[in-house]
Amino acid sequence: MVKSKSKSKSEPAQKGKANAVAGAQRYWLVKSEPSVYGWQQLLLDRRTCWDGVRNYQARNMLRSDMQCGDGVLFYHSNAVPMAIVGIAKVVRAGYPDATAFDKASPHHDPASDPLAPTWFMVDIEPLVTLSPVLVRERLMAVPELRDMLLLQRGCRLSVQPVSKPEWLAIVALAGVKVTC
DNA sequence: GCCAACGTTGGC
DNA sequence: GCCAACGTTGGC
Repeated sequence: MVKSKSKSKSEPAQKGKANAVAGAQRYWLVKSEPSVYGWQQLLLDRRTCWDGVRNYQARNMLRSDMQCGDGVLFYHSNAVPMAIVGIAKVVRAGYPDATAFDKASPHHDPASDPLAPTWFMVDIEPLVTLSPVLVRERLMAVPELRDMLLLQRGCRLSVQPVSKPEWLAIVALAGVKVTC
């Protein structure tokens, strides 16, 4: 993955996806390979645009569903350890991913029309660094997280919804107070 | 490094 | 529109 970030290109999967009724979805998880863009980098940057996602399902969430103030779990994939390492929040809702129009970008997509952009991103800011981090193995042992998307075999979505019970369980495990 | 699970591509 | 081949993700 890239700064998140998935690289694949494809065709529209769904449209008119049920947009969040107010307050319906407040929590998300993003995956990133720390060698590409890790939590430490986010701390240094203080804020980043979550660009480079090239998967339609993830795009739909970035474009329409993620709202300012929503909570975001930050997960390190393809890493040692694989873990949720921090909590961030959305500080800017979906807007076009300019890297798609940039020929020099590894995420350039000539098929994306600036007048009708295909790819979107949000901005996030770090809120809390988890210490210790919540390693995957531990998460898998938590009954409340049995159905969490992240922990399902073969789940490759780099942006995922997180249910409120899952969010609460994770925040409790982490022993942090977050207001999202 | 392996490979299962996906998503995408392209021939038909 | 089917589906086999291919490429990628990402846990193990």
